[in-house]
Amino acid sequence: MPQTPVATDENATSDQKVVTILRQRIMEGSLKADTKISEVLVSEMLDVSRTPARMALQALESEGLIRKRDGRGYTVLSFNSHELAQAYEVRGVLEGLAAGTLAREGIDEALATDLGQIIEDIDAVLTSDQDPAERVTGFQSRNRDFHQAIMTAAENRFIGHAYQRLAHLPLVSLGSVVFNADKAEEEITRLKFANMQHRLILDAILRRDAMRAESLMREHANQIPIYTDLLV
Amino acid sequence: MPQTPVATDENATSDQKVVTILRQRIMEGSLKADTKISEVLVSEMLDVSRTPARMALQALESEGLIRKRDGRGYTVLSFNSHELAQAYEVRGVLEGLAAGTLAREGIDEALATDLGQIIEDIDAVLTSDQDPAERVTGFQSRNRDFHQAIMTAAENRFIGHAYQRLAHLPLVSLGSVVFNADKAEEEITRLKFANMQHRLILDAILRRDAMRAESLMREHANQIPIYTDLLV
DNA sequence: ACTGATTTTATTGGATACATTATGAAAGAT
DNA sequence: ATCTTTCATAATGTATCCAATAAAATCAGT
Repeated sequence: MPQTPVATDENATSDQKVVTILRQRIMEGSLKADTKISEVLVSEMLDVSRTPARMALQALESEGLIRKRDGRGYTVLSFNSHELAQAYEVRGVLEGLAAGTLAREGIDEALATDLGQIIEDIDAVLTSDQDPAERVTGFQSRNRDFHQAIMTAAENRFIGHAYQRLAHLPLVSLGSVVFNADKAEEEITRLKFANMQHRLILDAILRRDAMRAESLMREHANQIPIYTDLLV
Repeated sequence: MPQTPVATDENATSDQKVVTILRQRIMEGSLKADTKISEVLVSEMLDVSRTPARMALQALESEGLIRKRDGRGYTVLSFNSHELAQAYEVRGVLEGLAAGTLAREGIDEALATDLGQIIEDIDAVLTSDQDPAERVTGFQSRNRDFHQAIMTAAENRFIGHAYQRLAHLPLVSLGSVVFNADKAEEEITRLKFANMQHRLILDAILRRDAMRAESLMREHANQIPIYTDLLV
């Protein structure tokens, strides 16, 4: 069969495209748990040869999204709510460690103002007169910035590495989380509270209180509800 | 070139053999940091085709031992002592989380006796009249069991996943750690202290004191010197 | 009808040929 | 002498072919 180019986008290698597509399908749930996938299946489905399909499957396995069954292909793994909670716990200790490290070692002025700015932005968005859904989205975006900035600044490749995994989790298992307009205001209040925690965390870091920075961040990371965060 | 079978051992797939060999060479230092390795190089060096070489390189990259440089092959990554310390910190929080979880959720009797037995074994070995080097080796083995048992019992695949990485680190960067006969007794004393910590940790877990179990384990994990542990 | 062996089939493991790309070197022009 | 352009080389990306393997299905014998 002559090579038909993948109709995806961008100029990435074929492996990466396959990984991206499969990961997305797994995460959004169109590839359900326990589904069997084989090299040939993937290669036909996405119109690539077996080689990139194979690379992609290996990559996804090392990401923990699929599992290689002895002689009989791969199967999609599932995550129940208990496991998701576990993931959040791990994420909490990692972010806590990062925040503690920053407090211990101190941060430069640029980062301090950046973080401060993010907090201000979040407050501005949350108290604005936009549609609640938009306010939530605005929060999500800047919240991600906040956490990302701290993780990056800690400059600990092991934290980062471990963290990677937690960024790719199929969340559908929880019953997809739709924005509930009824509870909009309640949700906004929660987000305001979360931003207060941001303030406290930044404060602890600036005061070089590593203990407090760590435990605040850990607590904070465990609270953020699923749909306000990580998902890329 | 006709396929010459790899002269390694066991009945693993070729990928796995290549991964194992390369990982070992990187960890023991015969493949030094910044060394460039390419698919062809690996395939010629280990007498396999490019396909398994390629799979292996991808696997090692996802393990964080090598890095893909844009168009020009892979290079071996290095870890300085600061980064090793970081690795230990991450390991500490992960093991701490595991210990805390066990304390919170309780452990069954079998595990309790197992852990108790390990502690007794270590005490027995350390106070025996064997050669100091042998006593250290004995400690290493059972110590690994102790930590492994706790990590396994926590049944948190995310902890386990993150932990995997930390088990494969090239340690030569520190200047290889040889057993120093002069300081043997001093070292044995340290190990006795470490085992006392094991006792305290187990005790905290049995008393369901999650806080204490966590912080004890975290502290403990940071203390164990490099050559008494992880290395597989 | 049931059990064991054999054949078939689905699927991965591995090798190689071909395509593509990026870097480095060399040559020519200014 | 330096800059630019072109060409060569080395590396990866991709497809496909062949081999090995394990599960499933079929067939034969009791």
